[in-house]
Amino acid sequence: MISSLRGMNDILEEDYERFTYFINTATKIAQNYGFHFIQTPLLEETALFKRSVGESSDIVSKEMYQFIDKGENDVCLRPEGTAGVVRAFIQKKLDKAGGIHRFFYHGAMFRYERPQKGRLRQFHQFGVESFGVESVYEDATMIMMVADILSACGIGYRLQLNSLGDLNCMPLYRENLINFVKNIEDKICEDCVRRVATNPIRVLDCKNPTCQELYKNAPKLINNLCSGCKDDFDTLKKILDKNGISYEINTNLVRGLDYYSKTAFEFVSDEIGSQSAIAGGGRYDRLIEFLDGRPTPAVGFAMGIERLMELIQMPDSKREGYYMGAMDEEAVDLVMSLAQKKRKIDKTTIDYKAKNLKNHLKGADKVNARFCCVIGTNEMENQTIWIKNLENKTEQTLSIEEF
RNA sequence: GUGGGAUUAGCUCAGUUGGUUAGAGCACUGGUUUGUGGUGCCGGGGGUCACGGGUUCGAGCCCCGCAUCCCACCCCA
Repeated sequence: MISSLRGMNDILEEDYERFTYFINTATKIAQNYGFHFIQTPLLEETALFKRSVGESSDIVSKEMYQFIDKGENDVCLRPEGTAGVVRAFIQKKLDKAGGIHRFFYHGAMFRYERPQKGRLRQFHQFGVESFGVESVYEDATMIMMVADILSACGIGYRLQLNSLGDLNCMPLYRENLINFVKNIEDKICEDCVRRVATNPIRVLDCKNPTCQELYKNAPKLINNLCSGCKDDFDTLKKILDKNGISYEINTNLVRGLDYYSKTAFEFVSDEIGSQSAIAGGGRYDRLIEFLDGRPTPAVGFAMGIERLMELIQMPDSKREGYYMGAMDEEAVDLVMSLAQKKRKIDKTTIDYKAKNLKNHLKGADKVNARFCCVIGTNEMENQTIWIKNLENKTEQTLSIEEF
């Protein structure tokens, strides 16, 4: 038997219902916020992710599905969604057009990781990107949109907030932190030594208690923001307060992708194990120019759909459509053609086998139909059809023309 | 990539110190003396015990390997 590749799941039946329900709910909300759908390819030039996500990041350095295609192009399956959207934005010259452009997307992403709960090799994200808005109000809007989507799906969460600073304050802070850590390099864990070289700010959320103790006196970015970043961060907090969004400041919150600056946020759930981040995002004002576009402020987020799946509260399914069956072998053809007509206007399922009424009612109940429609010998004689509404239990007999 | 746990019917799981023909509930399916469901009663089908080796007179059970899932780390949505 051939089975699916490791970390790659089929989505069907109940899972598909939940998946679709989430996409539909999130789509509606994104549209209410004035965002438009964008679809970009699953396959992109590898250089796109090296330059955006960052070569030092784990995603690019060891998790990409990368290969040389038949035209000898270095390509890879997208490991995240933002880079492709930004590439499309620049390629369509929307950066030069100016103005505000707001997009949402959803689709499969690929990372060659070791799978566990809430972490797959092919997984799905719903994401949003906004281009051309410098105001921190847009950052707040992003956060409120995530909150809306999660609430609409009945999902509980905690919101964590941080500011990563910008070109004025981040590099300076980074140097300070590196110096601080270098001084105690012989005492910190192996992972942290590696982090200093790759993504120094990551050392701050090391889980090793010894390291945590040592970092207590480390400089904090939140206290070293330049005035512009500090003002924006204060404004953001004020907006969230006014709109009843509660949050916690997590000075150790770092986005794993290189392109983020200023606002960084993460929505976490305490109910799905260690892969607890269900949505994450922030501002990335520098990314468009990294990818050769005209400098354009941008902010966005992404949600991991598989991680949300088991948290989604689905509304009770309602009875819908028709179930049709024959109680007499000779009525089957008539049922078939009536059902074909009904299908033009509503969901209709047929049982091809002649059965007694009780079995048809059972069948109708099983497919959750609203109406059970049956033709037996009596109905054949009178050219009628018997219909029972399974919700309010009322019954009627209609002529075949009326049906 | 590192460490640990698990794997028996479609699903959730029992399975005694290694000993006849591997069980249950749910699901599926048929019937219920013949026109009223979701909730009665009776029956039926369904397992290479993940896979490959080994030990043994004999393995679902013990040993080795391997795959997948789960947990923690790493990383991230």
